[in-house]
Amino acid sequence: MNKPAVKNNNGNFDPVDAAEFRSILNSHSLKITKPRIEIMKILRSNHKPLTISEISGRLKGKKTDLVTVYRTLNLFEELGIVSQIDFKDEFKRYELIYDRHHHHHVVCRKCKKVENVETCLLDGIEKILIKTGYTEITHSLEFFGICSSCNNK
Amino acid sequence: MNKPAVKNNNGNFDPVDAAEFRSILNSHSLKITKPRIEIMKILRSNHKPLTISEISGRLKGKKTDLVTVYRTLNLFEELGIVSQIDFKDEFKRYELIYDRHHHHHVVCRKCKKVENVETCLLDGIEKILIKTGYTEITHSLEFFGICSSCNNK
DNA sequence: ATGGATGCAAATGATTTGCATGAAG
DNA sequence: CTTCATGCAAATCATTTGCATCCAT
Repeated sequence: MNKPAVKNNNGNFDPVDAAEFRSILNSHSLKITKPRIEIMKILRSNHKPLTISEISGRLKGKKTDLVTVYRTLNLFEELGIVSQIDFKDEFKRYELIYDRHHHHHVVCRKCKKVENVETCLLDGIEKILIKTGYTEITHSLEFFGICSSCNNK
Repeated sequence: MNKPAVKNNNGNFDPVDAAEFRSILNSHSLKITKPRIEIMKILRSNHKPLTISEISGRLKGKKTDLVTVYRTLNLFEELGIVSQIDFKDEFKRYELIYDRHHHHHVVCRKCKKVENVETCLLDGIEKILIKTGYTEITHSLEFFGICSSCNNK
């Protein structure tokens, strides 16, 4: 996926992404439903990993059951649409998978602020793994620290 | 697995580590108990992150309650003795923290085999973060892929 | 002696499952 | 109209907590 991570401000899909989303679901005889579309929009309009309850809280109208949110994220994960991110607290977080190779995260251990870290240094390591015989390589990388504003208090 | 009672090199502390372990606990007015020592030995004689139930299963005699294992690992984490590792399945894993900067892991998505990855490339990224004002930086890095033996089946 | 540690039982909280109803193709 | 998705209630499973007892210092 080499699509620019451009989104418009209301969280809607651009036509290309909408088509791709539909075709993934279609190819698995899965249905395009309101909860799935809404959750996809929420993921797409946020550039940090979100917990289940954050996603649930952002659903307008609040009519969507928590269970549906769980089921939808599990489904998206199986379909390769989202990736699960671990910040070493009690919550699982999810983000769109095409961001995975573009940035990682720094999490302040005090205020929990999340910032992105841009890097391509890992390509070297992946090449080594390929030589070892690994295929379909992915990785997950998170940094933790105390941010400058917490340090200044 | 092997569980010789007292004499096995494999699970025993060398004098230095034993002293360090004791002094960490002492400095917090914590007690040096059999479960804590046993769990420390298990962590020390394994070079991969272990789940709670793996640790529990390796405790000889099986007299130690699961609750104690949980409490001990949480304590060790607070004390900075172990680090929690996430392999994107349902289990938390723990490993001794002084391994953290020496290697990371590749996990085969099929057979779940764990291998180590040696690298220092991340030092560059940490330096950038330090310039941004972060302190006390740590990171967690895991790779996932399909290993060569799984690929050959 | 005494404060911390353990074991057991019970509670908690996130996530999952069963089933009847509702909506998408 | 057929299949898959949703909501609700109830179940599950890992992890935590309360409390009486036990043990290291």
